[in-house]
Amino acid sequence: MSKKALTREAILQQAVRSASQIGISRLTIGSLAGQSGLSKSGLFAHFGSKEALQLAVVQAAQAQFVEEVVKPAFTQPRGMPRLRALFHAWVMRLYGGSMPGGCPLLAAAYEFDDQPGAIRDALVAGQRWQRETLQRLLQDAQDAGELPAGSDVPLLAFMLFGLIQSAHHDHQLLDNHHSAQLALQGFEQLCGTAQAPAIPTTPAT
Amino acid sequence: MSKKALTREAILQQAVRSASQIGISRLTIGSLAGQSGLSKSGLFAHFGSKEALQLAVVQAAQAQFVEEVVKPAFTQPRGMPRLRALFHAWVMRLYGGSMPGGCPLLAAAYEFDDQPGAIRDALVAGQRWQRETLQRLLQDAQDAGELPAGSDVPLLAFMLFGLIQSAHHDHQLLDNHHSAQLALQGFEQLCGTAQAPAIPTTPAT
DNA sequence: CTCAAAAAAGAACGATCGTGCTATTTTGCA
DNA sequence: TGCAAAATAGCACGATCGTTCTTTTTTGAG
Repeated sequence: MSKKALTREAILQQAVRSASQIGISRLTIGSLAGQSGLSKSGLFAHFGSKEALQLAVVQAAQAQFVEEVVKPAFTQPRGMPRLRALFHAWVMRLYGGSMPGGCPLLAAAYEFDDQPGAIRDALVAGQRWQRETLQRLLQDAQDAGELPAGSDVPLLAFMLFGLIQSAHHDHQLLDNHHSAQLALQGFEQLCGTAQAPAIPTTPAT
Repeated sequence: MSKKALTREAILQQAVRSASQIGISRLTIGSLAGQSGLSKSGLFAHFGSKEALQLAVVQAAQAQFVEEVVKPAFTQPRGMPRLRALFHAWVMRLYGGSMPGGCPLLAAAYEFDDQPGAIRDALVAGQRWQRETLQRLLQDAQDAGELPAGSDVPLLAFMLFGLIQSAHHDHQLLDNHHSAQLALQGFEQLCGTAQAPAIPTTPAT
């Protein structure tokens, strides 16, 4: 890889970490240059504008999501194993050290939902692809007869994504250490073996 | 009410609308002054600092949530009617014209989750209170035997809040016009009359 | 109506940011 | 090793923002 590409990768890796903490729209070229050991104009030359830099950060974060969540899931057998692997990796990514300030893509969805432009377009495309991937794995599980009878796949994908967001919210804002467990419990209630809705874990009186 | 308080209320009402679109951290005193028909320094004198202004915006948005969502629900009978009224108003608020850019409190949760200070503290307190309110209404419904047997109230509150966030995300970013319907469907599946998990709406083959 | 107090306006400051231009250093091939 | 090209640094400009200080306008009680 050329020197330029290597430097660009290093910049973006640091930028994604910073975006996780302060948000993509609050990235500044100056502080990013300092963290990367470059001068302002040296870093600027890699992207040409701040918006291009922000767009590159979005794409880098999306690529990282695919590497850390989607690809590992596809090493599992089709059906519930693959679906469960995707959901587990998706939830657990919120607790690893790689994103100290939370998922920059979820945050960016709130930052840019009212700001038309290339960044919003990239976010929309990425979120649509995420949802379609989730629905595809759900459909595979349903075709294999591994989901509760009569499950509504789009609704289920909608609810599972809600669990992700709730886990993120409770972890990042409320410091709730049980949020991952709640999300995984919710997944099992919606998709798992508990066909009947929530059998009490303690014997009835 | 004194002139000062009246002007302050008008400023905050406009500020909440702006925060809905651009976020609380991107509010600027200058543009807010223009929208309120005041000068920069005239507006500034009402708050004393930008952080105090942002804190006042958070409190105004929280008060608005109580007025529009919580209080109307408490006019309904305890149990499922009250719970359903709360959830419906909560979802539908995302689609009314009062918050053109989405819920500023949900967005603020992402903006300030890594920024310690009075604003984050106020957001945390407000979200904890929201969750406790939701859990209290769920508990009432469970005590009345109106929830599916063995329902886990904290988990249910966690999942219902996820439905709110998913609806917000799909509406604001993906322009999904069915997102409210999905959230309400999800509510009925989790809390509603469908005790068995999702009876198919179309007759089985 | 008067006039002191409250409210708002106006102007200016230092700081920060994105960006453009030029000089300097570093790279990698001949 | 020499040298053109690529990569980076240095510097400055204009714009924007929060904040302070002073002046002007507006309010409302006596």
